[in-house]
Amino acid sequence: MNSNQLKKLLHERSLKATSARIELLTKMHEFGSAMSHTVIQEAMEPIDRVTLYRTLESLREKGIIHKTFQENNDAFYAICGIKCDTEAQTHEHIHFICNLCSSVTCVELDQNFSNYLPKHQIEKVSIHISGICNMCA
Amino acid sequence: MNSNQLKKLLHERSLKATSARIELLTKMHEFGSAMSHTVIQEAMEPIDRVTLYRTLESLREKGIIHKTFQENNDAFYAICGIKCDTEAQTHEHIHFICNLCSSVTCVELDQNFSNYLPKHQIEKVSIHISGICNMCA
DNA sequence: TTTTAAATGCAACATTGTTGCAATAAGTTT
DNA sequence: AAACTTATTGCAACAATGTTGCATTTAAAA
Repeated sequence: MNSNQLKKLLHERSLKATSARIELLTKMHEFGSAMSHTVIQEAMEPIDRVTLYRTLESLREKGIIHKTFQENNDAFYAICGIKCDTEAQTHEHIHFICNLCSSVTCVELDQNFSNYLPKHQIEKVSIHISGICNMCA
Repeated sequence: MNSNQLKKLLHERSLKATSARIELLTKMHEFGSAMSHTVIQEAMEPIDRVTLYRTLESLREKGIIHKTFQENNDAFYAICGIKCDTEAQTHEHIHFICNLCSSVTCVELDQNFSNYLPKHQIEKVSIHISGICNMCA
């Protein structure tokens, strides 16, 4: 995804195409899988800590990225797939973490868990699978 | 598990049976499912923050409790050997965390994810769902 | 180019987690 | 039961992580 496509995407979600957002999304695209907050901060040009928190939050609010999971007090973020919508992140994601190469694969899951949890209001689902990925196997 | 049984368990793992450890394990037993650090702190008699961190860590090191997952910057702990033991389980189960009362519900899941991840070797599956539980709804 | 509203950077603060050390308590020995 | 030994506790101080208010700057609309 090039800079113009990113600008268009941000525009569609009524976010200004600021350099911090463009850079963050570009870096995440290049990286190819979920990145931790720490890794993101190190990968970015020097940026104010607060701005980074707010950048991540604004993109998350608009469904462009999502918080996948937290490991060792470090939150992981990934770019949402096509199915992600702006409304609420009620769609289900599988995050597969390879124990060998540490890559994170994000798979959309077409599965409803409400029958397992009668009368519960489901707001967020996260499925965290670890093992060995197809490349490493 | 009564106080004497807990003392014996701690002894076996070469840990002193201090009041903090006895109280923590008793509270976790009573609670019946995974508790977050915050909930533990609130449930305990006033205890120094540092002591609680170190109590949790010592019990975890010796395999008496384990850290199950992290949600909203809050780590959840469960007593090993009960149903929430993620290490030993053979089939997948769901952890439902209520955003209102912080209770954790464990539900067994009869579902295979391998078709979503072709050629991946699945070693560990954890499913975390958050929302509002049947009691709070 | 001017306008205007969102986004940024800074400072200050709040919360969460860690380390060193003296005081205390658990468990052992006499 | 008292003295001993060592793990554990509590405190203070620190480090890291996350949040808020506000003046300044920037994106993009007029």
